[in-house]
Amino acid sequence: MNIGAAARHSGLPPKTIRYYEEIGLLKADRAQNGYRDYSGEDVHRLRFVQRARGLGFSVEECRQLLSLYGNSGRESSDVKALASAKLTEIDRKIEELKGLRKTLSHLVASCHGDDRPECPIIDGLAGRTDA
Amino acid sequence: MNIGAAARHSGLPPKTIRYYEEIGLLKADRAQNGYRDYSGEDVHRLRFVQRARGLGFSVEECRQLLSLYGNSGRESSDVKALASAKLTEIDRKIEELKGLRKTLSHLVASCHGDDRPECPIIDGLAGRTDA
DNA sequence: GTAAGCCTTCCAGTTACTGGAAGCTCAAGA
DNA sequence: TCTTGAGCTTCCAGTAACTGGAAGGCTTAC
Repeated sequence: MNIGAAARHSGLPPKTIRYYEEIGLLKADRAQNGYRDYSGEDVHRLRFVQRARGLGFSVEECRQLLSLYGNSGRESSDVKALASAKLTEIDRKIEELKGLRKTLSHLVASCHGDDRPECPIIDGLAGRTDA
Repeated sequence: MNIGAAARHSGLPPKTIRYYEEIGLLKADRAQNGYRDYSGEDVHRLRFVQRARGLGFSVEECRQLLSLYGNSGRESSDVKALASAKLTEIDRKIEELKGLRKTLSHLVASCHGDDRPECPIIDGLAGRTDA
């Protein structure tokens, strides 16, 4: 299977697949004409990475997950630890965004948003507490 | 005021302040010895950017906000529009993370996490629906 | 005078791609 | 058979927003 087909089956752009190969994440065989040649198992791994990336795992984490994926002697606790850490990280990000949201929505709500130059948002960003 | 002092007053590292100058966001006067020289107003602008970045505005958005900040003839609706768009974006990110969280926590919860190789997390990433 | 601590510039690296150019290969149609 | 277009190759450069480090100048205190 050429890279275009592998891209369609995995949901990753060809550029990204080549990039993953360049950084040593996933290598493909080569056909006689020099084209990359993907097996069904290769495509499985590509989809695997595509899903893991979509769930917020970094490329380096995908590298770890891939080695666990292909390792039938793995312990599920290894994978669970990785995933749990990621979950904690996601929770932290959500809380952080909620904090931003709160501050920003206060500022937006207190701004009348008309043609007058007075603007509580600007004042808030400038650190003026009388906003 | 030298860059180190400006850094302490604004909460931005010197490296970042130099970077902002390099990209034309904030320029400083120079003392006779070639050192950057920051006025109180410069420091206000640095803090302004520091706060806006902390609220999730991109550097380019900070550039816009800065020009509105210094523009006494601005309309508060301009600023409100920028901030509202950012708020929407933050909401979208929160929802996206919640979705990730849900999927990942399902996977984590269904994984026994012991020394056996069976792992619903790996299976889930691999697209096996019997996980 | 010399050492520490600041400042300067410049170059390179980070993350995870993405875009584009130059050129080769392959399949189909006139 | 020739050509055209799609798809493939590599390589170089750029993105966002810094960050680290090297090499060297300035300042201040002892």
